[in-house]
Amino acid sequence: MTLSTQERFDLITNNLEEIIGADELKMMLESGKEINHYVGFEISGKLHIGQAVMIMQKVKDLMDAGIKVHIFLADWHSYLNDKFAGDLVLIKEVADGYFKEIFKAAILMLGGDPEKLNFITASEYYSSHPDFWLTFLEVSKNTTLSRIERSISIMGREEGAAKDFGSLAYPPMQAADIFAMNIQIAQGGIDQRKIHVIMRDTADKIKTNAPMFDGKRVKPVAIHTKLLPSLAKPAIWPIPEDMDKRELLNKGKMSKSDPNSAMFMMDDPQVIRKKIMKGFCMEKEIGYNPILEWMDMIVFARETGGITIERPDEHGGNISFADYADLQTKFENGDVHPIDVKNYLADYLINLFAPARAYFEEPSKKAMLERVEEILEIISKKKK
RNA sequence: CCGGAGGUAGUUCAGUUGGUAGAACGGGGGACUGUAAAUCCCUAUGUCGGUGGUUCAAGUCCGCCCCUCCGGACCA
Repeated sequence: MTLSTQERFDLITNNLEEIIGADELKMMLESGKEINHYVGFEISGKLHIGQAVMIMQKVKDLMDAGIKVHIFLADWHSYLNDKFAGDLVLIKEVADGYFKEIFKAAILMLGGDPEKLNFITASEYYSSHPDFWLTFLEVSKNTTLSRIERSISIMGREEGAAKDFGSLAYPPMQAADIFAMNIQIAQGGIDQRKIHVIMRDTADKIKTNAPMFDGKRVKPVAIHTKLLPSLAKPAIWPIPEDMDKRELLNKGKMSKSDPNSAMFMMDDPQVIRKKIMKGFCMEKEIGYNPILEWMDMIVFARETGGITIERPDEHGGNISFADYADLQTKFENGDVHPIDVKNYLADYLINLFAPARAYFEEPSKKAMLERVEEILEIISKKKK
């Protein structure tokens, strides 16, 4: 089964929030040469649903499109961002074992081949490629402090919050990662946009590890997936007429640090159900409705043939939807109730995650999971 | 390095002349809705930055230390 260039392009770009450099991508696909992709992750104890589904589904699409995919384990970046209380030894331990397995589990549940995932650990890459640091300096030299500062909100910090100088090294590191590893497609959530733009802007100026493809200088392409909104009630409700819904969704993106707004791939089924049930969902309201957004971004993105919600006759019996627009119409009319949708979504996620949970039933993997829980326990005590 | 202002609940802060630590928001639980939200009840918060001292008694007074913010100084 060989795909046409157009089919490959469509696989890579479907369901994206945006692509920067579509022309470069087409050109590279035309060449038929191997294309390297990467997506970076800070090391954490859990994979949240945005990473597990939105990011990894795109990795699976890329895999299907014949792109060489890389998962970049950003251990030093995690240290800069105070993950695991800034304990590099613990970060490294988790990165080397458990964290790789959790990505294999994620790609497996999405129907991909774990063998096709290539892992690169930041610290190891840096020590074997010392010229990375010259690239890092070149990126730094070719951008400005104010752009770095503006790009830094991706680290999940509030603006104005105390930041150390090391955190400023983060964006140029991330840009330099892409050049040093000879990446043609850099993937991230739309929150990574500012850093990727810095990367693209400096791409022409880099001398060491200049981005080359097929003998030519080509700016790496940035692809950005959508962010799942928080299920909590928005800060402002009702929403004023003149407010940009997209801005609001962005503001309400899930935060890993707030356990109530985030859902994790390895959450117990009953926890998943509870989190969905707690979600803000106004009856007949389609203007701002995070539950419906999840249906769109998760369910309809995958179920292109439509879905059927099963429900007892007393609540109207089973009801089918051809696509998301159909769901919106019927929801707005009141043909389908929030609980119907929530039940469906909860079941859907529980089933979707089931293979990943099963993957960790295997004794050696279970031991890793328990060890990570132990580490997280140590960290929370350490913080106190 | 000097000066100023700070450090109290998850967050923003209040805390009288020293006398058992508070509010709001957020969190948790319940009522009401076929969900959630809104509304109404109920509820838990904590090494008061650390340490030594004065005192019957210290968040509060004193000494030392740590950290944050602002300004100044230094700039061969």
